[in-house]
Order: sequence, then C-alpha cells, then structure tokens
Amino acid sequence: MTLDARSTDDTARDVRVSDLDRDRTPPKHDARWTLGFSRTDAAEDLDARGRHLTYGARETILDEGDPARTVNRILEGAVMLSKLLPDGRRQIIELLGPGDVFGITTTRAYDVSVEALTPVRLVAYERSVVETNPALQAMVTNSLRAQMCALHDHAVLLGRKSAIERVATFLMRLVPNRGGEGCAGPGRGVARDQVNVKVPLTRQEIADYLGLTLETVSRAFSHLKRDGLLVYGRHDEVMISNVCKLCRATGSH
Amino acid sequence: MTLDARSTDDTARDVRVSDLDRDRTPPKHDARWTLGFSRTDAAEDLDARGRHLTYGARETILDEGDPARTVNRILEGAVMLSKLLPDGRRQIIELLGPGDVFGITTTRAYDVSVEALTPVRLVAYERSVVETNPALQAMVTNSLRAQMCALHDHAVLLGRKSAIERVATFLMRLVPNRGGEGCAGPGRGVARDQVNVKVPLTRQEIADYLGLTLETVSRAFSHLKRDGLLVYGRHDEVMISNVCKLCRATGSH
DNA sequence: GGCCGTCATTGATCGAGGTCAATGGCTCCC
DNA sequence: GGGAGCCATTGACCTCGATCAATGACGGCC
Repeated sequence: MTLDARSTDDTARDVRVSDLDRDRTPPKHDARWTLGFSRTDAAEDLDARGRHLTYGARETILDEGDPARTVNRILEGAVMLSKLLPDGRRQIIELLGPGDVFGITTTRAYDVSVEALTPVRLVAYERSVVETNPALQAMVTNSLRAQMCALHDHAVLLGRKSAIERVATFLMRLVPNRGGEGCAGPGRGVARDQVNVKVPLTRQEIADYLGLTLETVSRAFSHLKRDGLLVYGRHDEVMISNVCKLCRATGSH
Repeated sequence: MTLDARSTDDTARDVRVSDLDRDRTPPKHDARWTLGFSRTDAAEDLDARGRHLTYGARETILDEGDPARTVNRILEGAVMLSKLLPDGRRQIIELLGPGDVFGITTTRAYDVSVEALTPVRLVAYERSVVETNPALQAMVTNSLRAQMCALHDHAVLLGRKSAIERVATFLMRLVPNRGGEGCAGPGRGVARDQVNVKVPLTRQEIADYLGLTLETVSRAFSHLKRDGLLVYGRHDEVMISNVCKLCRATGSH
C-alpha cells in the first residue's frame, strides 16, 4: 500500500515489511470502494459502530495532549503522527495508510498529533466501544503489531543511518512490493527496473520524519539524482530509475 | 519500575509515562515474590499456560530473524531489544522490564534480537496459545500500547535531541516516579532532590540505545558531572544530585 | 501578463559529534 | 602482588550534517 492509497485493489498481497503496506484487512470498507466485492458482516458491523469522518489534506485530525476519546481507523488516505518538543523541534513519528489505527495510548491523552497528508476518510470509535468489542480489539492489536515493527525499523534509521541512507530508505517505502523480505527483485523480463512514485510530503516534512533538515534532504535528493538513481520532474513526483540500486543504498540490505 | 526490578512492592503507582515503569499488572507471578499477596486465578491460569524460563545477564534470549514461535512476558529483570545493520551498526531499540511483553511481529520471524541486561525470569507462550486466549491477548495489547508510546518518545530523542539531552533523558528514565506527566517534583520537605540509580548498561550499550558513540556518551556524563547534576563512584552507579535540573536538561519539559 | 507566496535548490561556513589514539581504573585470576 | 582483559575517560582532529543566506521554480490570483 503506497501513501496515495491507490491500492484499493486486492491483489499484490505479499510479505514485505514495508510500513505503509500493511492493510492486512484490505481497505474495502465502503460500497464505493469495494469494486463489486461484498464486505463481510463483521466489517459492516464494525463500520456501523464508529463515526465516519473525512478530512482534507493538511488538516489536523487530533492534537498531542487532547483527551484520548476515540480510536481511529483509516479507510482511505494517509496521515502522519508527530510530536513537538517545547522549543518547536518536530519529529514526525510515523506515516500511516488505509487499515492502520491511531489514537491509542496508555494515558488518557493522545501522545502524538495526527495530520492528514492526503484527503482522508476514517472511522472513529469511542474508546469504550473498542474496549468491549473483541473484533475491534483484534484489529487494533494487528495494527499495533505492524506499527511496532515499523517503529523498530525507524529507530534504526534515526539512530544509525546516514542522510543518504535515510532518504533512500524513505523512497523505498513508497515503492510497492519492493525492498521488503522476500523482495522479488525487478521481476522477470523487466527491461528497466524503474518506477514512478508520488511523494506526498514537503521537504520539511520528510526532514522531520527522517531526523534531518530540509536542506540535507534536498541535497540527498540531488545526490541520488546525480548518481542516476533518481530522475524527477514535478518536485512531488520522482522516478526511481534503478530500484535495486536504490534499495542497496538504504544500508538495510 | 526501574531496570533493576527492585519494585516488587506494589506501592508507588502513578501516572508517569516513564517507559520502564509500566507493569500495569504488578509482577507478582511467583510465590517467592508475592510477599504474601495471593495472585488472582487469572494470573495463575496464565502462568500455567506458558513455560517459565530464566536467563543470566548478557544472555541472548532470541535472535532477529529466528522463527517467531513464542510470545514472552517478563516476570523479573530487564532486557534490551536490538537490531543490527548488515555492516554491524547496532541500534538498541527499547529496554523492557517486568510485565512487558516481547516477541511480537507481523512476520513469521522475530524482527529484533533480545538480550538479558540483568538476570531474567520470564514466561514463554506458544503463539497459538496467545492467539486463542483473550486474557493473554489483552495483556499483549496493553504492553504493545505502552511500548508504542515509549517508541514515539524515543523517536523524538533519536531524531531531534542533542547528545546531552539524550543522556539526560536516559538517566531520568532510571529514576522512579519522576519526569513523567504529573511529576510531583522533589516532594514536600525533601532537603536535597537527589537519588542514586544503578545503570545496568555499558557505555557502548547506552550509546547504541541513544544513537551516539560511546565516547560521546562518556563526554556527556562528564559534562553533567562537571555541571553538578551528577556525582558518581562506581561507573555503573550514578548519584543524580539534582533530579529537577536533570529533568530540565532532557529538552522535554 | 506580472506579482507574490511557498517550496526547493545550491553555496559557504560552522560546529556537534564521530573517529582515532593514548591513558586510566577496576576486577579477576594466577 | 602483578599481569591480563575489560571498560571508561580524555584529547586531537576530522567529517557530516546544521546553519545562514541567496537564488530559482512553480502556482495562484489580481
């Protein structure tokens, strides 16, 4: 699942660890998006127990410190979780897509802020509803599991990777079905191992996600371009001209 | 709950976010440690469903990449989760204490290695047992929730904090009941706001946890000592001479 | 079309933290 | 007691990424 949520299709299941590609429960939650498939009764039931909400891109969904009244599940779109230090330094903690759950804490207040990266549709469940519904709990736990693994990877990135490795890792996350365990490689008979990805974050946001400054991110992009791994036109769209080579630049493989 | 697991007592419950202080289910899982309290039937039942194991300090409990057969709950002691990059760079992801659960993944292999920091007692449940037992699942979810919040905080540390702030934050985590939300301050009538903490990690381990080098950690310790926030004798024991001041040096408050 | 605001790129310089290396202190063991 | 093996500390130097600053590219709007 890439950030722009283009995969409302149900194909391309695989075992990659890529953090945004983890809608174990495929995001078919609304008749408009089911493409003729019917949802299970369970899914219908779950949808009915929460409020459906929509947000525009860059809209704040919830704020760090607010009372944690609801648990939210993304149906469509992408959001970012972030935290601020008192002096204004920001860290973007995680990027979430369809199927992911956010708004979980141990305290009674949200521990992160959540902002829409793209237009977002979600279901908001009251905390009490989640606490009494086993199916919802299972869903929450699954998403938590996946987010946990993603955070483990991200800790390695933040603690131990160079600027270029960070940016390469970030870009690889935007490529569906590549870079994870069991990555199939370019595929048979593919002449050029290239792919276009949409980058739905500004340089500043990427920087805050990767623990860098926007200038360093920009320089890393330029560097990768100079080395022939990247080509790009519009600055929110990148063509990765050699996915395998980019993958090797992540430091993870 | 501090790392050395000294708090088998059941007092000192509070609302701090401190990551190692989260044994919501107090670690009274063995007659020797219950100090006369009787466990609930549920706890007895859960204990019976897993294998009890013990490990010595620095012993490897499980390895990144191994098939994820069991889910483990710490009864006593402290462990560290870590990941390695292929070239040997290591990131210590998280420190866990009594009540915490580890060995959860989305894939069929463990995504982190786990090593004992102190002598450890734990219960290992087969994955299938956890999947079919609601009480165990609830426990797992609770621990996941807490670990998630801890990882969010740690991402801020790794992405945005200076070396001194990182070390100060690390040290504050070792102080029970301080530094979290609702921190009571030094307490009434306390003459000197000081406390002794045991540091169960080597400088190299602290460095790998904080995304620094061991030299930088050492220099940060010296710096804090020079500034009068720290006094220490044996290098695995530190006296924090002004907890509030150290807390302010974390950058978080 | 021309102006303005936002975001990205690029260059010059600086500094925090990494790297390399020497020294010190503690513990264990013979 | 003395030596070996860790681990920690400290110093000298260097490098990567941050900071400061100028310029460029794009899009929206009058």
